[in-house]
Amino acid sequence: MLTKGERRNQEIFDTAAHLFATRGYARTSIRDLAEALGMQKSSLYHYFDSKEDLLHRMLDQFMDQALERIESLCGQDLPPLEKLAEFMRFYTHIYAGDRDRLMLLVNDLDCLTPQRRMQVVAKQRRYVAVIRDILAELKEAGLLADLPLPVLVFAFFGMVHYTPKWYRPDGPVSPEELGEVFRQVFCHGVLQNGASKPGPEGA
Amino acid sequence: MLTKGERRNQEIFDTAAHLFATRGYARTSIRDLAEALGMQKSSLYHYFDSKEDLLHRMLDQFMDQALERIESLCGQDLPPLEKLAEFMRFYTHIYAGDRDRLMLLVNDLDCLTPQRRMQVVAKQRRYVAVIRDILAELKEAGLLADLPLPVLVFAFFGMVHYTPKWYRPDGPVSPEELGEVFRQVFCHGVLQNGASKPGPEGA
DNA sequence: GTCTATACTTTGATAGAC
DNA sequence: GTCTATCAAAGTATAGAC
Repeated sequence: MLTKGERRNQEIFDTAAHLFATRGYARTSIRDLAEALGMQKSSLYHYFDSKEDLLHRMLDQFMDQALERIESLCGQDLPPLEKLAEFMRFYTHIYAGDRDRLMLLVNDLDCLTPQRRMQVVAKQRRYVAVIRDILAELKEAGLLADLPLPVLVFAFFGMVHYTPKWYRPDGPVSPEELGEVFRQVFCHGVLQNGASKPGPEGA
Repeated sequence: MLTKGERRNQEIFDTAAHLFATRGYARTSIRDLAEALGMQKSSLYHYFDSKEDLLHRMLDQFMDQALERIESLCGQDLPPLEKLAEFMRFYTHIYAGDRDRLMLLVNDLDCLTPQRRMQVVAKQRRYVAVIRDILAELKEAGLLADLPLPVLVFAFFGMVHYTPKWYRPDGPVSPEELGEVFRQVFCHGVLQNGASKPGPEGA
């Protein structure tokens, strides 16, 4: 249960995320945000120290939430092939459902000062490491096609991180379906012929 | 052969593209650009009408160049499978070699007014149509996996358009290699098992 | 926690001489 | 084609009353 103050705080952050994602962080002024919330711009400084501090808090919180879910999922002791599939479905699902904040992460990370940016990047690296490790494990087992590993990692992130530019969760493809399509394309794409298997259906 | 004036013009546009790509269009001022070029900001307005006009000219010219190459390539009468492979290698190669302008296209298209933006988007749609038609042709022939076509199109664009965030042409992977990896991942990923074939090597 | 009022900086753009 | 000088607008942020 959130207190009244926490709800207001959340409302401000959500509105800011939406505005920043829609019009871009740099082109959205504090005045724009205040207007959207129906309050004075000076009042906003009660909730954050500066515009950049606001952006930083949003991104940092976003990374924490995503990381918690991803790392808990990957702590499970699954065969690497299933782990890969789970990671991709899960990752896509998280991000497809959080369009505003993914947009911020992809577009406006560079608006942070080096120190604040590094703090976020350090957390990003943790889930880059997750998928890199999974792929390395598959390579070890001879299941992976002979392709440069970093390129494969970024091919996947490219697919997912580009989604906010075109994808709408309320369109014909649900976030779950999207994750499944990405899984299928990527798994078939990077695994040795025959190593990828269909989903839980069949026999 | 370029005249002296044309060279100066090109120098200004190239410098602007690099600055905008590196620091973002919105956060790069006309003053920044003037300083980078060693001239006064007012002098720049001899070469364009406004900052937005500058951005628009860069993007529009970029699209024209890319389109010319892509459409000429796809006018050739090739089997759809080879056309797909050629498109992907070619598209990746063009964009991997033109990092600054791809970055602008992906990040800053929304900084244009609706009219100017639509002019660029209309050209974008032409090569979206190219790959959509190729995939539709493959589906018709029963070579494509049963997956939603628009998602496949954007999966590919996602891979390529994300490259400026991480890829360096002078790193261990050449633009040609990158195109080849993307081709392989995507073809294996979206084609029915066995439909994708290796490159020109082999018996 | 929200307001009014304001300080200070940077921005895009123009006028007009050379 | 480049310069000096300048403007009006918009930006972030702060001070201090309630």
